[in-house]
Amino acid sequence: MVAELAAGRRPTIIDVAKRAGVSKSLASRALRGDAGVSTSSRDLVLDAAQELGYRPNSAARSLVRGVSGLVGVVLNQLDNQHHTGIVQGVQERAKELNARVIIGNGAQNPEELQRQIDTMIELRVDGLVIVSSWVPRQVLERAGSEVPTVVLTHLADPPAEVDTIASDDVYGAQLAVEHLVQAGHQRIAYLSRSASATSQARIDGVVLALEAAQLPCTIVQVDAGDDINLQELSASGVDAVLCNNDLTAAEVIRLAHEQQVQVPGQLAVIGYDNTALARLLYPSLTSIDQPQVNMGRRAVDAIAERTAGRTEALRELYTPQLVVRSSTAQP
Amino acid sequence: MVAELAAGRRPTIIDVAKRAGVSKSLASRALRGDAGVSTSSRDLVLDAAQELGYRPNSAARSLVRGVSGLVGVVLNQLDNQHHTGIVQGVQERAKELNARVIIGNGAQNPEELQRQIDTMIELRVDGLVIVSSWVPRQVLERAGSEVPTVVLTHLADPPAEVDTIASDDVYGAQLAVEHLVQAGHQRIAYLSRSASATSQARIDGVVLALEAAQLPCTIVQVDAGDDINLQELSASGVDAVLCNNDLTAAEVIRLAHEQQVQVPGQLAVIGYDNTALARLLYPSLTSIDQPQVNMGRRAVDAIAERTAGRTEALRELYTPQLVVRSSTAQP
DNA sequence: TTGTAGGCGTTATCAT
DNA sequence: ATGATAACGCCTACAA
Repeated sequence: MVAELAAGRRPTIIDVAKRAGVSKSLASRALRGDAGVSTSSRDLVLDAAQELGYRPNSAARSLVRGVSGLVGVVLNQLDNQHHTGIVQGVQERAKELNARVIIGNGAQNPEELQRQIDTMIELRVDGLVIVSSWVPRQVLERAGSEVPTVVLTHLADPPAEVDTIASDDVYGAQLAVEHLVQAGHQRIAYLSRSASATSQARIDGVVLALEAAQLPCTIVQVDAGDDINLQELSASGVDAVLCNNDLTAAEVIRLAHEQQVQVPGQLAVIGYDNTALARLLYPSLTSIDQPQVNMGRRAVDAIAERTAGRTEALRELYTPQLVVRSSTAQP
Repeated sequence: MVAELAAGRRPTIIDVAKRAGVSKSLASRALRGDAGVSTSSRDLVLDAAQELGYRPNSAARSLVRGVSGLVGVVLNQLDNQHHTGIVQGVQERAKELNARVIIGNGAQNPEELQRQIDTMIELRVDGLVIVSSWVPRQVLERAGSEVPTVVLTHLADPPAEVDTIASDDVYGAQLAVEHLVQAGHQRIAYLSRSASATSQARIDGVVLALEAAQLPCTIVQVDAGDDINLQELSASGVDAVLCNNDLTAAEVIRLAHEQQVQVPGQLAVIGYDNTALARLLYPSLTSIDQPQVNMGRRAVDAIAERTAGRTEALRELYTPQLVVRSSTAQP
């Protein structure tokens, strides 16, 4: 049993050095595994640290080294599997590069998003990953000018200060629509619960694909609080619907069940993001897959490149893929 | 357009002071809105800061003040709505108390969980919220002795060093089983995909309730990689199943659809956590609700109390509630 | 191999 | 109202 320190006071490297009977610089070297430390004093220091329950103070370390070893991720929805898939990739790659990841949750609130970004920058993260298309351009510009910043969503007009890694939302929507057209659907709707740049890009894709097929186009926007009106949709003859994400598609499928609308028989449904939810639903959900984990990994690399000196903005676009499941009829 | 600083170098309070033509102490006061600063010099400083794009360095601040203003949340699953609901509560209350929240994701990996906890402590968070029952006792003891720590899951034997806020898992499971019994079910199973202390507590509740009802008890444990075998369950006469969470219940409902098992007619299903998923499924899912947001809020209060001097461990237990939906027959 | 000393950016104490 | 100055805990030349 080791004597406890005064409440609130945590042991410092000086305490460790004293207890080990060495100078604080030597303690510092030993603790970090620097070369040029005799085995004996290394053991002395390590033992002392262990006994005292020493923890390096990363504030002090960050201050003197000028880097924090931290990658910050700010996302606007914690319970969105598309976002969390990206975080997984970020964490994987960060670990390989010996960096730590901290996450800030924007809670679907633009103001909170901004607060989180501020917090990260003040924490002096070495890189910032933003998974949201709700961040004002001006905020992105400033963030990007202060720290290597990567935005992982579609941006209508990304500022030069930030890197962007996205998947081709226009093409993804086209893929989905083409799949529906090939299956013989004539009246295809796009149903969105979001008004982001991402959703807008998907609308563009839908329009393109439907024009090419010379088919009518129905765009439905439902605000957060409102209910989806499936009957109205059916009444207007819609026989297939592409949703802005899997969550919205899940809502549609539930409503279809409730209203005895056969999926895909009477109504084909396609989601977006290909999250775990797509496999969980019945009927299982056809969806557009984005390489979330890889995108997250690349984001960390982009930060590393910036740190290494790259100055041009990165504009990376991944190609999404159609994953066919039971919510659409096979052509 | 302001002259840019040398790459990599961020303006400090000294730069601001110089530009404003005042001492750094005065700049510091002005920046923090301290009283005792003349309006004129305050404006001077604030303008200078604005022009330079000054950001306080929280490492330096944290070092000298001894507090970071940070609350750390470590959770072992980012895409678990029960966990994210708690985070929401933490964020709400932290904001009211003027603290910032950073999140660490354990990624379902005990080793990573520990790394995240270490990171938070080294970052000198003022309080630590742990949403996981996978953290070794020893790690909790150490964390709790270094920083006010609150664990938000059921713990078989919580260390004296940490506060715990949980909901009564034994009672919750009892509630669920009693609901099934009242509906006339005779062969009730508990199906779990987790072997945590939380799940064990729910098993205890199931056993208690079934013994009281003098009904047989079936406990099924399915490991992460394995599939749920619904046919086997049906073959053994099970007509109702309580799942360890809503996600597992969703799997059961999908399987039931696939195998033409009527829910709730042939098989009643109850989830746990009452997440958004419960409302999304068809049939909608009866589930056990935990006051996640409130629990998250209370966690921040617990931290504040500790900081204010409380030394006894907090042991708070919330009472869960049954939310009846369509996946169980009305009694 | 080890120790000394200076400084990272900020706050706070003490003068003025 | 304002300004020196000494910490905070750590790292890193530079010396020994």
